[in-house]
Formats: sequence, C-alpha cells, structure tokens
Amino acid sequence: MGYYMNTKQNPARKGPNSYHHGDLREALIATAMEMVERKGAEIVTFSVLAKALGVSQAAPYRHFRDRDALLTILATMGFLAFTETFRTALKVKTDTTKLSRLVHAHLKFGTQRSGIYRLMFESHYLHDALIGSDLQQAVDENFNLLLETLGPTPDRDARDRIAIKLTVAVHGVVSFAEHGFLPPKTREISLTQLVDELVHDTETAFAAIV
Amino acid sequence: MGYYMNTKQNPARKGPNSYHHGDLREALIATAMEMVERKGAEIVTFSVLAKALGVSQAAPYRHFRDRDALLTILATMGFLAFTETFRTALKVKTDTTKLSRLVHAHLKFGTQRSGIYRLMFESHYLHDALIGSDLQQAVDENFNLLLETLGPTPDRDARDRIAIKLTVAVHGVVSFAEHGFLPPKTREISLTQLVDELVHDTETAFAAIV
DNA sequence: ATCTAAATGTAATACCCTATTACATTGAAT
DNA sequence: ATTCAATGTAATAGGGTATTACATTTAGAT
Repeated sequence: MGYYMNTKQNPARKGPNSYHHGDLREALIATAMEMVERKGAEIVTFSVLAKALGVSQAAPYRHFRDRDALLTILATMGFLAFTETFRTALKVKTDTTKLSRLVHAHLKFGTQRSGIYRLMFESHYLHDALIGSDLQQAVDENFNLLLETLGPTPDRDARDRIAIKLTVAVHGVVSFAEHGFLPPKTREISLTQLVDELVHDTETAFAAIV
Repeated sequence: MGYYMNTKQNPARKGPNSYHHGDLREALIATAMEMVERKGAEIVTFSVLAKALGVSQAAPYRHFRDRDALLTILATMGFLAFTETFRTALKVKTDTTKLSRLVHAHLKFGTQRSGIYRLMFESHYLHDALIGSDLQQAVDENFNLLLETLGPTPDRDARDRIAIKLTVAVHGVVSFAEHGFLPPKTREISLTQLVDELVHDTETAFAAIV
C-alpha cells in the first residue's frame, strides 16, 4: 500500500518537534477519500486537506502534481473497490443468480457510495487521463467480469451487446437516482425492483442466444 | 423572452458613455449558455462573464443571486430545448417509428450538446433546486411525451416501467459515451446501433402488453 | 560518525474566483 | 423637474490553485 514506510513519526499527526509528516501522501489520499465519500469530490481541496493534516498549503504539491492528479488516484482506487465488490458478490451464496448479485452490487455501490461513484463516472478531467491508464484497465476488468458471469455462447457479439445494454441501464438508474431525475412514475417503483427487471430481461435475452 | 426591453443601449455592448448595459441579464445568460455548450459549465464564472461583457465583476450579482442561480436557469432552458427537440422529432416524417425518432433525438442531444446535457443531468447543486421547480416540471413533461409516444395500454404500470427502463438506458449510453467509459467491446458498436436495439427491445416489450 | 544529496515541508507570492458593502449613475414615473 | 428604484462600480474580505526560493530532515555512502 504505502509508498513510504512508517518512521518514528506519528502518521496521524506529526509530533511537536517534527518537521516531516512521515506519511503525508497516504494521509492525503485517505483523508481525501473520506471527504469524497461523505460529501463528494467537489469539496476536496488541497487547502482544506493541508489544514486538516496540519501542513502547509504547498505540502500536497510534493506528492501530487495538482488536485486532479490526486482525484484521479482516488477514482482508480474506486474502480478497484468496485471490481472487488463484484467479486465478493459473485462468491456469496444466495438463491439469486450470479448476474443478479452482480447488478445489485453495482446499484448498491452507486447509491451508497455516490461520492466516489460520481467521481469515477462523471468527472470531466478523468476523461483525458483515461486512455491506456490503470483506470482504463480497471474499467475493462469490470466488463469482462460481467461477460464471464453471463457465460459462454456461440454468438459473442450478441452477448457483448446484451451486456452493454445492461450496464448502461444500471448506470442510468444510478445516475438518475443520484441526481433526483427519475421520471415521475418511478417514484413509486423501487430501484431494486427496476434493477430486478433489467436482470430478468437480460437473462431472457441471453437465453435466446445460448 | 426578455425581462428587459431594448433601450437605446446597444445590447451587444454598452456605448462609450453608457453606464448601464441595457440588457445585462439576457447577455449574461446568452454568453454563459454559449460557454456551456462549447466547454461545459465548469468554465462559466461571473468573473469571466463580466470581463467578456465589459462590466464589473459585481454586476452579475444584480441579476442572479449567485453563480448556481444562473446555471440553474441555463439547465431549465436546456430541458425546455430538450423537450422541444422531442416534439420536433415526433413531427418529422421518416420511415422510422416515433419511438425511434424520440430516442435518437435524446442520443443526439446528449452527445452533440454534451455541455448543457451534463449541466442538466449531472449537476450536484441542481438536485436541491429541483423539487417543485420549473425544472421538475420540464423533466416530467419529457417523460410524459415518451409515455404518449408509446401509446395506450391496459397495463399502465407495465408501460411506465418499460418507458423508465428505456430512458435510463439511453441516458446511460450518453453518460458513458461522454465520459469515455463505454466498455471495451462497445468500441466497435456504434451508439446508433446500440440505441436502435434499445428501441427494438422496448417495442417488443410494449407489444406484449397492449 | 559525519557528510551530503534527495526528499519533504514552509513562507511568500501572484493570480483567480466568489460574494458583500457602500457608493454612483441612470431612466422612468410622477 | 424631481425623485426613487434599478442597475452598475470600486473596494474589500475570504478562499482556492499553483509556483518559487528557502529550510529541514532522512538515509545512505564514505
């Protein structure tokens, strides 16, 4: 995890006579992540982070080129956690299908950890940093997990399209829910129910091509 | 349109000896909208707007409580334009179905006018301003248009769910496309094709409940 | 054990943006 | 013609980004 080893310094806060923090990089990431989860990436500033950790405003620049660089790291961590959530969901034993567990895991992550989810999927500045990055790899891994879960089929392309349609729909649900834009009638339909239907439709469609 | 009538002032720019702009409110909205369309809402600041229009930085505050108030107005205008796009699409004569035209209009608006689309559907601060507002009304109107387009059916709830599933999926496509997150396999599938499939699936599902 | 270089932190600074306040100017209704 | 509300300005306080030159510490080579 850490790029810097622990020294005698207290990682939580530098001691009375200490100049160096000891683990500022990790502390910045951890604190920033907490803020993202609680209030969203908008409120994360180097200025506030520096104050929270008792260092100067310039200190964070020793560890990250700029604010966006830090947020990109958080987003990447978010994708790793996202994938991990998927893996866990697949392992769990329930009477539901694997696909259902996967998709509900997406919904849950998106709604319960909306701060990081928005950072991951709606950040403008991430767009450019995406290509060929760790981030892209994490995203691709997710999709492959979904394909594997669907299972084998002679018509790969059809499967891909089915998977994509499911993914965008679930993402759409999360996005709309987060921003309060679910169409009027939806207010009486639970998100869970909606996602259940999406899963059912997908399973039906997939059954037709195996 | 205008809350202020044109005076002898040049609306484009105040004259050499003029103190008042003449139509600052509308000018701010127009300029801000252009900026949103070109580069996204992030870059719109009162500071830049004021410079562009040759007024002091404090002047915009005479017309909008704060920056978010202006952006909320732009978002509402965006929704009106969105609905208008839908109405136009429905009127056009093609060999495609009304539903298809509607949904492709959504895709086109979302991808070609991504600045305003993101402002409309991904702004954090709009969330609170939403309830009971003009904005909510505009959103609802859109959804009703979709319901009407689908047509009548004995099972209203089923129709609602079908419409919602379509809407979130199309939104998901737009959102993913905008942020470069379409899953790997999608790179070979055009967005148009994807949306065509969504429409087809929806028409099939609807046919089953009429 | 000391010295030195790299890593890490600070202070000071320039710049940008938000928002408020007290004051200035203008237009329009009386 | 006067006056008042609307509209604009200047000045200011506050917070954020990012850079630069300088200070301190750590770790490793000698």
